[in-house]
Amino acid sequence: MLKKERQAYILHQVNLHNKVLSSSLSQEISVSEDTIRRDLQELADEGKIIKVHGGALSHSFSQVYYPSNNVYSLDNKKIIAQKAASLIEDGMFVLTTGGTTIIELARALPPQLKATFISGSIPVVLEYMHHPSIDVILIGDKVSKNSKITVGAEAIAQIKRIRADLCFLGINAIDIKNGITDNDWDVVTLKKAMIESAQKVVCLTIAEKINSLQPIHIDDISKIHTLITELSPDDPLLKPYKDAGIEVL
Amino acid sequence: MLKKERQAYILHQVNLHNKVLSSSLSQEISVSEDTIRRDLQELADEGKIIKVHGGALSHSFSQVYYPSNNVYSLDNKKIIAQKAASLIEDGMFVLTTGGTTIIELARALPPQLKATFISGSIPVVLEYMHHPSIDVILIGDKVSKNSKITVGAEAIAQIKRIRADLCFLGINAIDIKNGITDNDWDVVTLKKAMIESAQKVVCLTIAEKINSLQPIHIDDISKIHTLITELSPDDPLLKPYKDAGIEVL
DNA sequence: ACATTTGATGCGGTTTTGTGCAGGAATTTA
DNA sequence: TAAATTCCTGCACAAAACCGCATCAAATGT
Repeated sequence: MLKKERQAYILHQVNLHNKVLSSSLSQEISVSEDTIRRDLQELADEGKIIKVHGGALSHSFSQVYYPSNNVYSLDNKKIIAQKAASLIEDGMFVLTTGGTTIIELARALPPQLKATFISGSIPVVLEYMHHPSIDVILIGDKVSKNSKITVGAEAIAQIKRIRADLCFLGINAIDIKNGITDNDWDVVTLKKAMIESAQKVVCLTIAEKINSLQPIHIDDISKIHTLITELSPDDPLLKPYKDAGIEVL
Repeated sequence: MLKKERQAYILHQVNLHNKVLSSSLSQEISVSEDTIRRDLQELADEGKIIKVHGGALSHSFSQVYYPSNNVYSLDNKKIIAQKAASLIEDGMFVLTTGGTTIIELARALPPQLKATFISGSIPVVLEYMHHPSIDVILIGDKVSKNSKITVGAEAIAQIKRIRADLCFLGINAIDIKNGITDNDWDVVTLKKAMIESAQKVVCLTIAEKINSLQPIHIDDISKIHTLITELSPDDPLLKPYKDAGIEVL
């Protein structure tokens, strides 16, 4: 069998089944695994397939891009994400909501981190999947089209079964008197459940949302352990929260 | 034998078999391999064949096996998706797997359709979310990074709680004797559960995967109610499946 | 008619390519 | 952490390609 012929066969198999194993290909074509691996390498160099440990994957399958343009206050969110990422340690279970801030957090995770992330937000989970070593648990239920998260009793029940070490909430409004508030009933219910299921609650928000108010109450600030903004912890805007016993980063 | 004559013969052989070897040609025509090689070189320079180490290939060969678009057999999948979409009626509960064929199905859904779709595949759910009027239920559990679907006992349990009207399976291999087979244990388990939870099981596949085999058994042919390919239902390739009592579209 | 040119072919030696194998590094899995 | 795969690197060997050259035959020119 000619080399080109063989490579064509391999490419065909990859496109057909989305995945091939070096070992089975080597048996099918009756050549050594070394040869198969060299073929896969060449095809990968040409961009026709994606080579992975043990075989290869079709390119069309893992080809989803997530442009990060158009995100409001992106740079500030990157700062927040950095601070938040530093709280996560190997082996932790981390609950997260959705939102662009949390997506930035997902991108800021150090590559060697080994932890388990739980979320009901589809864009966030997509971002987690790019990470090489973390485990991802997706909360299932009815999908809310505008917020792109799963909501409902089943989602709540799944969250309640979890005892997470950390909970990162991307929040929409916070003030000393009313605590954290939001404008979507389903989202509020979910966030409440997450707060209950985590040992430590970390709120992420850009400074703009500090001391603002939304219609629906989620929880008092007494439930919050840590507050992260893009500001320095010494910023006077944050002093009241410090005084209320919240760790400010 | 004249040079022109020889080259005509070679060209004929290439077009006939899609492949020739310098060594065998040299024997057939009783000339040295050098001469054959020079002939191949000339034909290749004229663009009539593709010269490779050891012989030559016909041009149609590389056309067949190196499709330019990213999603393999995209047009065929659109045809399949159209046929599948016609089975869905308002108010139905529809279970679906993942895969590019199912994504095409999601895109082919008529805009005014009001039904509920259930899936554990993240790319598929993303596609469903673009639809204006359908409800989407996401199966939650641990996310498998390469297949981009949720897998595990919790996912199975969620599927078991559902009584769906229809189940669309994008399948990787099917044959009369072994039924439907696949190459990923978690995926197999999920598909099994989906088959059990649906009143009607519809398999979607491009014709190329008909009569092929993968390592892990999902279920027998008898569990399938409908088989959809891009071919006409009268195609002889599909006759055995019709004879086995499967509706073929 | 004879010499010269031109093109095609085969041959020997060298270079390149393709393949398998061994051993150690790296990665995955239990 | 240990065991098992898989990967990578260098090496060896065979097959194929390449290069230059000699030969031969047909075509061409004088």
